[in-house]
Amino acid sequence: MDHVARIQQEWARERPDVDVAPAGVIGRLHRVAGHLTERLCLVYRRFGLAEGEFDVLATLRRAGAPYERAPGELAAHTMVTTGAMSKRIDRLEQAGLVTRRPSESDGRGRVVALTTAGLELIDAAFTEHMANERRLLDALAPEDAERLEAILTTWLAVFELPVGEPPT
Amino acid sequence: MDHVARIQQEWARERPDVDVAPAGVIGRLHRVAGHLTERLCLVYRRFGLAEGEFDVLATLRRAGAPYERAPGELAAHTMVTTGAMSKRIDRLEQAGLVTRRPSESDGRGRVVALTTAGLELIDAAFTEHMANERRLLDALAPEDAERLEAILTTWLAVFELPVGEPPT
DNA sequence: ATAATATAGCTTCCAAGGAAGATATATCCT
DNA sequence: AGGATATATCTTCCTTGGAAGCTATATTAT
Repeated sequence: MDHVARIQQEWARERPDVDVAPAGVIGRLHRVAGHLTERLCLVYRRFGLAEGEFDVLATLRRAGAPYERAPGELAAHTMVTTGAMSKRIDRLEQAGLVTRRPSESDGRGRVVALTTAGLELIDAAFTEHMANERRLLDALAPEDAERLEAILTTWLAVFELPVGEPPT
Repeated sequence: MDHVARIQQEWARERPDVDVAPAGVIGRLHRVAGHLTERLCLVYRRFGLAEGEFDVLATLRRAGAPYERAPGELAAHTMVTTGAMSKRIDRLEQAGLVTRRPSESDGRGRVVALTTAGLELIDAAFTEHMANERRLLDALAPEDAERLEAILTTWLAVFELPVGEPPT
């Protein structure tokens, strides 16, 4: 019996009037997510990065040469506010991993770009990161992993629009 | 195509040497978890609580009368440090929802207990919270929800010992 | 053309939690 | 019994991100 099952048991005793079955999914999902985050952060830290900083570098890297994005784009891609993104960029700029310059196409805007050092670092870090994710996922049987991906894809679609659709 | 699939596509173009399949699960799991947290926090806020504070009150409630626990126990149950727990208890004590007194059985320890107001609040909040979780989970077909729970249970066991087992 | 409204990105204030450290007590070893 | 070590809880310092606010620019409405 795991921790979540114990919790459900206790609620059944204390509040038998309440349906606590959903906690079996949502509680475990949050706990797994927390553990995964801990494990992922171990690799980030080996490259001197926090989770948020890794996200920024990775987003710039997968944008392809010249590895540039506007701060607002970066914020939208990584689910944080523009304020938090500004601070992440500050930190990465300070570390010499990105540069920031005014945008040519929008007088209000900025362009954030990977430096050579930033590109080298994220390439190495990403390789390790994905190996880490592979190890974590391999704790599941392949058919479980497949089914999990399918179910999560369905559930995620409840919260997010497909990419490329206009908002309704 | 969802955001995670787009990300995988971009990595396939930029780093075809790296296996990015695990991101299909881990990326989506984190995004779903983030969305669930947002939705859950809406209900907490209706009762004037933050996520951490709700967790503490709920843990005390399900302990059963007299709704008491030591701070260290609370910290272990809710996956935060004792420092963070101390501050949560501070906030709840300030709000008149819990009391803190020296422990009778350990001179170093404290006992945290629900007040009458705390008990009333968490009973109401928990009912709404579980209805919220039920609504969120009902976005999935029942057989998907069942399979998801089974898979998450398997995966969680990789990270956590069963309850009641001594550490090896 | 001009005014009203919206937006991009940064700054400041605030909140929450981690890490390190401090004090008092409990437990273990000799 | 006394000293060494471990533990419970709180406090302080630091980090990160959200919310609110600000300035400059862009877009929309008249």
